[in-house]
Amino acid sequence: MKLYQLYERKQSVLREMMLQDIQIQSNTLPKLENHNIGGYSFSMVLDEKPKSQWMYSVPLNKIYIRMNKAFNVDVHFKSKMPIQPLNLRVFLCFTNDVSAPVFRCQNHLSVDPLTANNAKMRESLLRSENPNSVYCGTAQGKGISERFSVVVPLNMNRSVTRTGLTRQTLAFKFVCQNSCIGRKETSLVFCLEKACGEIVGQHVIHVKICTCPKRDRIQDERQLDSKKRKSVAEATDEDEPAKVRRCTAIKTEDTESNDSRDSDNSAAEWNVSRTQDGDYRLTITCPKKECLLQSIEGMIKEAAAEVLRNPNQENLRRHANKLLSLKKSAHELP
Amino acid sequence: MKLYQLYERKQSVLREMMLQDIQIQSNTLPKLENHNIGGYSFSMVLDEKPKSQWMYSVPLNKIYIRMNKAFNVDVHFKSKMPIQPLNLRVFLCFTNDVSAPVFRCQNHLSVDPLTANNAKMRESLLRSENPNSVYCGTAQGKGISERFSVVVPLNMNRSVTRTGLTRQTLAFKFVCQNSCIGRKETSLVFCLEKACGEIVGQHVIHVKICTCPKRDRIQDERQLDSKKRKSVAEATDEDEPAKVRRCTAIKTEDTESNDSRDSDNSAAEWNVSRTQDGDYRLTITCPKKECLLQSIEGMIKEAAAEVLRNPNQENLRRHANKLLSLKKSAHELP
DNA sequence: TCAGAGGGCATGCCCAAGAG
DNA sequence: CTCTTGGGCATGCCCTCTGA
Repeated sequence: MKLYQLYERKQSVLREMMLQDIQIQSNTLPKLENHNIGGYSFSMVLDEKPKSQWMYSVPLNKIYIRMNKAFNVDVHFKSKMPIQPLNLRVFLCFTNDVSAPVFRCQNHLSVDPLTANNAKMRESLLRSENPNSVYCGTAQGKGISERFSVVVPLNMNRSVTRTGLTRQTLAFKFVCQNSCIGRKETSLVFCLEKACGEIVGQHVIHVKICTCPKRDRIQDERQLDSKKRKSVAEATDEDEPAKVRRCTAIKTEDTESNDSRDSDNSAAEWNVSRTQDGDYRLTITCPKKECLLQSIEGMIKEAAAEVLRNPNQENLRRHANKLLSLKKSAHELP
Repeated sequence: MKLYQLYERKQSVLREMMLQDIQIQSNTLPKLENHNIGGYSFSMVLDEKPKSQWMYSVPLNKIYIRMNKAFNVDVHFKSKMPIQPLNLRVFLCFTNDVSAPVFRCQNHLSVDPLTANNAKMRESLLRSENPNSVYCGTAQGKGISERFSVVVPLNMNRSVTRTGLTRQTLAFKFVCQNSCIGRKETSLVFCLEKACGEIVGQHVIHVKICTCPKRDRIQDERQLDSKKRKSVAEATDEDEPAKVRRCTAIKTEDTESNDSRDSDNSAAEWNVSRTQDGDYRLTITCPKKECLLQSIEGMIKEAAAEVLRNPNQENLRRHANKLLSLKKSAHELP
């Protein structure tokens, strides 16, 4: 090894040590879990319009969507001082094998003409509809920063409110189906990143790209429901704590862990009343927004379970979607 | 138009006129019918071994085969004086659209590495397992001599008998499935050609390349059977000639037309007897081989219909296959 | 009249059971 | 114990029907 090579190597080792924290995050394999390590209250709401070409299953936390159809996500996060630009890195990975790269199939690649400056994008199964999106990674990459991903800059200036809460709507689409890539299950990972690459928040959504989103969603939900019923039945047969089991089952579905969340509910005020029209009204008052969000989250989970129990009742589904909108509104509160 | 162009055009018109007969045959779209224009008694037998990975449906004249598995055909033809080398040109085309070219799918192409001298073969969905096979045609070609095809030289010297009957076993396989090419039905066309390209005989076999040959064959045969039953029932409801209808239906399946076949049966001697073991024996005697072949053909059709009526009885299937072997032996008679 | 939805089919693929 | 076979599922796609 020549001298200058040794020198460069030493320099690079120093740099590596300095960047170690970031490297550990972004050069290791992705993990399919939600977190808010940076304390940015990173969260997202799937904005399923009535006429939209895709569906979101609340109980399964899963998008069902046709190829080449766009879906919207509302990204929320709290700005922190000093204000700095943040990016959203999004990539697809196999739910049961995060180390395997996700490629487009040759058949769809071949009908996507290669032009002067679309080489990177062309290889990406995930497409961002937002301007200024950058396609990163290589076919060999396994770590978060090396694998194929789309990085979308989040415009701080445009949508930040006085309270420091930022909200932005993004749109994505897929240009292959799950059947193209061996019918393996896939998940979409959203990483909130600082400009230096540090990951300060992560959110995961399961994805199925197929030709009959509705059919497949109903199928999956029915299956999940029968599993739940079965586990409940077994638990009841064996011994008492059926409810505990059930809760555990629900918990494992949702791996959310928000490090900056305050779980203290002691100061909450709860109230149910009857309106003059005969409707029922629930009022809750919390000292902290997080508490409110947590409550709504719980309502959503319950609604999701109800949807599962009665898959054909559209009004239950509407109820769940209303709760999602409520969550969105809550996020936007100052 | 410039002068030299006019000249070249004139020359080419002359050449074209001279080659017109051949051009008409080989540069027009293929037709999915059997013929023996050249009087070579061209015919073939599908030699389905007990352990073979493919199946031949007699009533449907259709091969069911897995991708990448080879099947055998025995080619028969009568040598004519003066003896000259003949070729067998084989190609696949869409049963319902003979003008459309048949390509391999990009997915399978991409796992078939391109080497120095396999470019033509790589693009061909049909592969010949025989030595000295030549891959012809272009992706744009529509006519018989221009589209993708494999030409196999028939070795006259090796297998010709004293009587002038030539028999040769060939093997082919497919490297894509029907599902790869839009799930459209396909047919395999065998053209017996003189060295100059003149087509002197043609034989067509329907092909389905799939993962479950047995299931799909049974499915297709069941469907054909129900169609026949229905048409028979309708005919019976309407008026008398049910049998005629049925025969017509069978006829339309088999488009064979042998120009050199002698249909005169007047000199045939028919005899049925009982052996000492109690078996029944049928003896037929004909002055001409063609007559014998024709009789066997009729028995095959009847057996095929019986297979259709009782799809699960393997002995009927064996019976049909025995008849096929009989046909093969008859072909080999001096 | 046309597009979206629902039902049904076609077909690759996986898994359990049986045979050599 | 491994290979084959049958059954069943997953999923793209087509056809028909109905509502705007």
